[in-house]
Amino acid sequence: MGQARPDTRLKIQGAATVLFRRNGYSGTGLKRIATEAEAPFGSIYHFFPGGKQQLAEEVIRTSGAEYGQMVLALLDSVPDPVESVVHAFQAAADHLTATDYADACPIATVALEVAGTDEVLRVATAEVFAGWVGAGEQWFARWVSDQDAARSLAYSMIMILEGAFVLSRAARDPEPLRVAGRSMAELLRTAIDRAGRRPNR
Amino acid sequence: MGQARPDTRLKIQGAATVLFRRNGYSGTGLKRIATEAEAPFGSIYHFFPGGKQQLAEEVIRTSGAEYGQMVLALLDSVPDPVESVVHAFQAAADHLTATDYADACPIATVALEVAGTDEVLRVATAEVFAGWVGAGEQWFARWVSDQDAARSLAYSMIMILEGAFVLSRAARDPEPLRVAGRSMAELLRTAIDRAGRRPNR
DNA sequence: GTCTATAGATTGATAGAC
DNA sequence: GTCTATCAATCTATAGAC
Repeated sequence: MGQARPDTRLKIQGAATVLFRRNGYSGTGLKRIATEAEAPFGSIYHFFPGGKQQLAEEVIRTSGAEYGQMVLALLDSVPDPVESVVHAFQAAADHLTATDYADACPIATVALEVAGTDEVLRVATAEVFAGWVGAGEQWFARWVSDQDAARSLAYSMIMILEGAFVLSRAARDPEPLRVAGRSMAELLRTAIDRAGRRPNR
Repeated sequence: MGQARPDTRLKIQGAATVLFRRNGYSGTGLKRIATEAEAPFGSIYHFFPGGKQQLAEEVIRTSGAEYGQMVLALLDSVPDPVESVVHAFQAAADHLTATDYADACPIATVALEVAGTDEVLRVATAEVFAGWVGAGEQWFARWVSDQDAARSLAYSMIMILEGAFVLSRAARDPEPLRVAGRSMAELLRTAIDRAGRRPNR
């Protein structure tokens, strides 16, 4: 009676998002996804006729977009940009330790796995990253007038964050993420200083 | 006659190194490794009684150490440290494109895959990264007297390199690696400047 | 030590009853 | 739309002939 209508399709996508993020693409079986989603196995192919690939593509695009928005919202929650960067990396570190080093980037593991083996999924990950770079570029452009510099900062923040996730998860230690935050703050400070001294590079 | 004695064990380890690097741990089957190594399947368990895990652990430690030494040699091939960093990232970009975006970091994909699922392999990747950080710290300490600053630079270089590999492989574009090189050079320049102005932080 | 055959579990995917 | 049964392939791992 009035059960919350959990929506099988969403439950499957949600379980797949968690499992792909934590165990990767090859490391996650459809059977496990169905079990974790408390959904019948056949429902996967009912809602995702393209099978594992289609499910993964939707997971990549959806969770990628959500994660990008989450990070942007985090950056906007602190007024000073340099402090904001440090705060965002600290928040990532806190979340990582709070989830026992499970929840880092939602798509990085899959991105590395499929880069050379599945063209559809590779393009999906590339487009997610491109979206992040574009959004980050706009954010940094608020503090750095030179568009090229803003774009480089966006690239660098995403890259050092991804690398920090790799090292922090491997070592089960949040320290790499904190170091990454300080380095990124340093880069931003330098860019802002330079813009002040000689506008437009 | 006098055939080069290719050493079955080495052939297996070599094939596994290539396949783990390109397709990941879960994505690489032992059958495929045996085929690629032109070795009988049973030889894998003869030389690696611990099975896939033991083989992977040896691959992680060996290829990790080799890669670290290779990068250090690359850094030492250019006298000026800032130029050297840019040069090293450019070399990584060249190698990546030359191998059709297959050969990036030898252990990053596996590191992310096993971080939450295989404690033995997680520790192996963590120790490889720790070795890189230590070696990098010593290298940067030649130009930056503050040991903490040298350590942060080593961390940052490894992290931004790893992140750049993720983005470059996903986009099939060497540009992220070049941006990463410039950012890392910028960080080093700043650290050297600061050390000059106020020694020991 | 080399190599084959195969066990036993699990994979992605499909068919078809309900 | 839901769910079960099953297929063919592949996985890791082992047994045992040579």
